[in-house]
Amino acid sequence: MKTYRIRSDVRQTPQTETLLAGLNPQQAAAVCHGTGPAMIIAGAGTGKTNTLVHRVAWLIARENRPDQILLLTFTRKAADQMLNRVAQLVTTPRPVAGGTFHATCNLILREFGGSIGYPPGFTILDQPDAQDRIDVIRSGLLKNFPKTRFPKKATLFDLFSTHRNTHTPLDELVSRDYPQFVPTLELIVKLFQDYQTMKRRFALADYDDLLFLTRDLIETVPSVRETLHNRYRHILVDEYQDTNPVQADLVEAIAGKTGNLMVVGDDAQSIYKFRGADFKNFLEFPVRFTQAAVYKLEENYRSTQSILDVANAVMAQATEKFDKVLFTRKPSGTLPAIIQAPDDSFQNQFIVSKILDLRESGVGLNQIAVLFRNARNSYSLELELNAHQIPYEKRGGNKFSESAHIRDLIAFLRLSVNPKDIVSWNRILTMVDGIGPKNAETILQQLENETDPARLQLSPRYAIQVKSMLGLVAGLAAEEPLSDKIERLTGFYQPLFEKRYSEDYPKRQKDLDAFQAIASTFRDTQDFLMHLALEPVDFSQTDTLATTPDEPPLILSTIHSSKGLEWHTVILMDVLDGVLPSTFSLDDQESLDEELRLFYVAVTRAREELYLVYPAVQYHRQFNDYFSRPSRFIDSLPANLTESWVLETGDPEPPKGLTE
DNA sequence: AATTCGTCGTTTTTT
DNA sequence: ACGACGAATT
Ligand SMILES: Nc1ncnc2c1ncn2[C@@H]1O[C@H](COP(=O)(O)OP(=O)(O)OP(=O)(O)O)[C@@H](O)[C@H]1O
Repeated sequence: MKTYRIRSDVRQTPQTETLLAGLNPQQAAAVCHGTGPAMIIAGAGTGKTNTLVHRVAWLIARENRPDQILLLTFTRKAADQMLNRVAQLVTTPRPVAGGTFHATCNLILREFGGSIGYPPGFTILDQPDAQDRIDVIRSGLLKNFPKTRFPKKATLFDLFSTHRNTHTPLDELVSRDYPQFVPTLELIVKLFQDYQTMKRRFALADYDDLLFLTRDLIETVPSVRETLHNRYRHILVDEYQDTNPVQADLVEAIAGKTGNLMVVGDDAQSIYKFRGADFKNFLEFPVRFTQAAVYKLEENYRSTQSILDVANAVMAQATEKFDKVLFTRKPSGTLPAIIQAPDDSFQNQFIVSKILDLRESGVGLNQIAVLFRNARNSYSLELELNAHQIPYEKRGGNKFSESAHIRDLIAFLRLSVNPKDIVSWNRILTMVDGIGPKNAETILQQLENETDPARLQLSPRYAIQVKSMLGLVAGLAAEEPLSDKIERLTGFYQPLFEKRYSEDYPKRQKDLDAFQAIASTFRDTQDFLMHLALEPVDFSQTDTLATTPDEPPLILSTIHSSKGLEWHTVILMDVLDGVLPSTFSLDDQESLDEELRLFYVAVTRAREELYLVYPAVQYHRQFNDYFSRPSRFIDSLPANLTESWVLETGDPEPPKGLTE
């Protein structure tokens, strides 16, 4: 008797059939793609992520091991969503590999970084860390050139990052974006080199390094490339239009020119130009991977036709045309509304009022999102929401783990892991009264050779405090549960904290508790610190953590962070010229197009209802000017696609005599 | 001489 | 409301 095994590319398990049942023919074709590179290009809401997720399930049904499938995307929110949707569709014994590019590179680098001189315990610098290190070098260099006008640490950081991500030489960047600093170009270049050297010497990696080091590692060490290539038999990338050159190199380095690489994207949703992403890279995927199969999806399953009509009209304004028209078989729905409120306060009142209406009519708060261009646009709305006790989660903007008081705590923990961390020493020592940068340096110099705190030469003004601080740091290094450490740390920190933030420490107090709550989910200090660096916690997530609200919260989000997600109702606020499009984009067409794509992303997040709101006037301190024109993007929408709402109020007219 | 205090200009978006 | 830099202050 002879056994004949049916070829795996012929056999259809019942599982596979049910998998494909819910998909349209184009989606199913992409899901069943054979081997080699493939590209799915399609508009918003056409089920790109859905297809990708089904592809994963299909691969698993065809006996690929889940940990041999690597799923990548750029933003954390999109990565979470993608992995969750996989988990909902298939239960796997092991998780599918993947997440953000940065998180994945972090793991690869810890495993193989040794071959390029990075030990497994290297430290990740988040943005403020990186800037602080740059600042240390900056002060050192500037000592020799006092009174020179020189870029600030944040500017330098941006320059360096843009330089690396866009492959633009520093001199070109400086003369284009900061011509006033051309005379100091030499120093800037020197600073950059010193910064790069310093990171390598102390085993530090900033966000960009995670990507660049990993790419270099894979490209230069054949055995690593081989291992990863065999480990990840299938690589799938979502939101590929947001991929910048390093990321593209990286996936190619692992998959190879003919590997099983499936990329999914929408050129019309490319919104990360500022960090080197270019939708043209996506469109040219078939040029780079000549064997790539190209799949297109056309039917939108998310939004009503009325919303899509607006989305199509938005993209029609683009100067570089995107050849795509969205359609759906969903009912046309209600017309998207454009609301002019007299001022900020009325805008907030309208939004809160609308949210309460929706909630009463049965739409859950978590099915509603308020979106905006800049994270700070929502500050006053947040006050209004608090006043009405509407729970919300804010995404984007200031990070919890980047606020000053949390960084204070982090500095202590850092030192318990790495007592040589000069930047953290500086931070904690200067918290003591009477110690500034100079005294801190003197103390640090003594600490280099003297391990016994009792023998340190300290001014009596602060000797006691410094000694107890040293005692605390030493104690934190001991074997002890992390939560006990945090307890002692916050106990020590409390008086310093009240002094340092004397005006507003009560407001910050709850963050200290939240810090403890987050820490309690970790066992190891190093793990905890790594997590904080890699996944900076959004501020309001900590509220939900501390108080478990009875109701899933409303979402407030920057448009950037809303990518890939969807809600029943989307309220887009501050749709003003100068906000969206941003003032900084007004003089060049490419930037304006990018702002238009942002607007398109915002609009296409909505399933049923869409509201575009703006105040008639809004003061902007930074420009010392009033914005009073609705966004040019809504101005040029055909009138029949939207409905204009007038707010009923018995209140006085908005202030007169303001600039147009 | 070092620290702190006050004022001026500045400010997108993410990892 | 925030950071950097210059002036008063201990
Ligand atoms: N074949 C289908 N039948 C019914 N609903 C579908 C189908 N494909 C996708 N959907 C639904 O359409 C919505 C959008 O899908 P998905 O998020 O995958 O789109 P997307 O193209 O990735 O969107 P974006 O461009 O915004 O990232 C989801 O609610 C999804 O469940």
